[in-house]
Amino acid sequence: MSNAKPLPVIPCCPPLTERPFTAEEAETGARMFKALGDPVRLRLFSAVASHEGGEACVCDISDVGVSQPTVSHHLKKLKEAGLLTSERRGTWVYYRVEPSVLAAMGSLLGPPAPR
Amino acid sequence: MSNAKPLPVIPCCPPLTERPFTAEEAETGARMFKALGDPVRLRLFSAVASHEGGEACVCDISDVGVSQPTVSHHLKKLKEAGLLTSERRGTWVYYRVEPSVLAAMGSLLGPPAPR
DNA sequence: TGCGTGTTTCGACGTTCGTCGATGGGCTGC
DNA sequence: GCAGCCCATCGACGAACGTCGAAACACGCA
Repeated sequence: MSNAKPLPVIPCCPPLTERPFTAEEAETGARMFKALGDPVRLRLFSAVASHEGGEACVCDISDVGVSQPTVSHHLKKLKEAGLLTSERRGTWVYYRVEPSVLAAMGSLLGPPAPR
Repeated sequence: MSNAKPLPVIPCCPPLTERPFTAEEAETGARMFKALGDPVRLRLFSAVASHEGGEACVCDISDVGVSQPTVSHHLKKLKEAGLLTSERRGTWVYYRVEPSVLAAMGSLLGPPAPR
């Protein structure tokens, strides 16, 4: 896995309720939503996101009811979508949530985050 | 089909970063994400959400580069996912964003920070 | 009543997706 | 070096998806 595909993903779109999305914005935004649009991937992402420090070893989250090749396949999809990053540390591979992702999706849905 | 499917959709899940999703929560949540995981649907949803009063006639938003049957098909999918509701007013059919949806997805992504 | 317009449904096609078993590559420890 | 574990890739299969044209339905108006 020397280098996967970085994918320019996340500097995404305006809030959904601001303006109708252009074709380009929709293409980019839909990639993120589609990545989370599978139950297994959503569970994996949630497992990583809720794990200590926002990162988790594959062995800790692979109990989602599908075979391990399938888990690896979905993690790859999440990585390609720019939602996760992976890092090998010795024997194990750790997946980590890209922090900007949640912020981007949050601002996409809600108001400009008055906060 | 006379009766659409109401679908129990939106009283969805805890924040993604709180706890690993259960299979059931993931199934429910993924339905929403999957519905927005298509560029055409995302554009349609954004068009409705950003329209005056949160509702729009089909004729106002059907300019997304696909045929009208396809537009109707995607709107039906969004309705089945519980993201939109439809109402016929005379000749035209108006689609409206289910308000709880954005709140649910916002709380799903962001911190508890309700508002 | 009948026509025209707006919207949905139907049937079909090619493509993409999710899943698996088998295999390969990397690292640790004996 | 060799055995063993963890993870990724490969190849294949069935199912679901997105798209279209044609046809059907719903409504308003003359």
